[in-house]
Amino acid sequence: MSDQSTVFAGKAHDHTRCIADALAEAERRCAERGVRLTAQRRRVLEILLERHVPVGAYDILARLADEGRPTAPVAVYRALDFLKNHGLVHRLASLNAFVACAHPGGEHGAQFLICDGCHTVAEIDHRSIGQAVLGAAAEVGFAVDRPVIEIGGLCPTCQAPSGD
Amino acid sequence: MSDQSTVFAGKAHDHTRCIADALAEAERRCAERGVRLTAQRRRVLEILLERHVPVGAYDILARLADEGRPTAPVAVYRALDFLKNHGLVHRLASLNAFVACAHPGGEHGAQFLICDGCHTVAEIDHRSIGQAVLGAAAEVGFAVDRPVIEIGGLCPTCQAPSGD
DNA sequence: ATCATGATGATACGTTATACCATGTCAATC
DNA sequence: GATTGACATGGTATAACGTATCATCATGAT
Repeated sequence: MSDQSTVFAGKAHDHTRCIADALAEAERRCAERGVRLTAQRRRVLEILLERHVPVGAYDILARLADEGRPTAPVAVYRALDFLKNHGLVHRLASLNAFVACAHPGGEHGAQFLICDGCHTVAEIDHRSIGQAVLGAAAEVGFAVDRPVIEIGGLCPTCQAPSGD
Repeated sequence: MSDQSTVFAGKAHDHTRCIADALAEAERRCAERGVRLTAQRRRVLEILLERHVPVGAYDILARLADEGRPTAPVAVYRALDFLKNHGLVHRLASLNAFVACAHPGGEHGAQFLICDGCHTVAEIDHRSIGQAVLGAAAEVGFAVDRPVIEIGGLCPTCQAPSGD
């Protein structure tokens, strides 16, 4: 299994590297699939990669405007759709917001741990959760297609009493 | 465990009874808590109880208007908030819609199987899913507070080939 | 150079949800 | 029975999120 134990160990992870790797992987996937990671799409992905925190479409919009690239909502949603279709970002239904994919390898299941304190999101792919869902569905003859698993709570840092 | 194997066995369940029981339970809970299940709140709950299908706030709004009770959005949201706070309805984040709670007993975990064909929603509370989520969270020191588990797919009926 | 395809621009609109302040209802008390 | 306080509702406006439609532009293949 991957380094899931470090998802919330913010200090331990080289985020500059994390971003560079993700962009390189995005380039690679797009090339492989014969689709174009245009400047606009790339910029949206970069904004999402800055932090492991979900960002709303209209926040992205505001960022682009600040950067002197006024953009219509529809353009942002188009970029997000593209990135989502190619497995580069995820939409969090419970927040109406988007996060860059943490491990854009092949298709993977994904569950999200969302900290209500610092808003950091950890993307995991935990076998036991996927299996439990499939098992429960199988019991009632339900064919799973689109699992949405988003767990709100507190990350280790935000659980620490503030003034201790 | 309860009759979870029948959640999708639409024919097998006496829905008139299902509604009556749910309303009685709602009355009971409100009395117990000293809060009021007013006509408006009750009507919203009844609309949600009609079918095991999620209904958008604005659909409820339209229903109320059709019935000659023109209502502002805010009133519907207030009723839904009340019902949600007292465990009588659930909000499905992935659909921006609401369903009546299928077993409004004490506090319970809940996972939803949402059929993309007929839109029927089965609410289950499957121990293995809850435990898998808690286990995965514990591995990274995450304190679960607000699990959102909404599984899209096809119910047994909608999996059957149509013209076979 | 032309052309087909896909990307972007621009305007408008639809849907979902909340902020704000005023008014109404009900039950307990005086 | 009038007063009061808590809760419920009404009404307007607006915020936040998302899509439809049609025109124009860029890119790569012929």
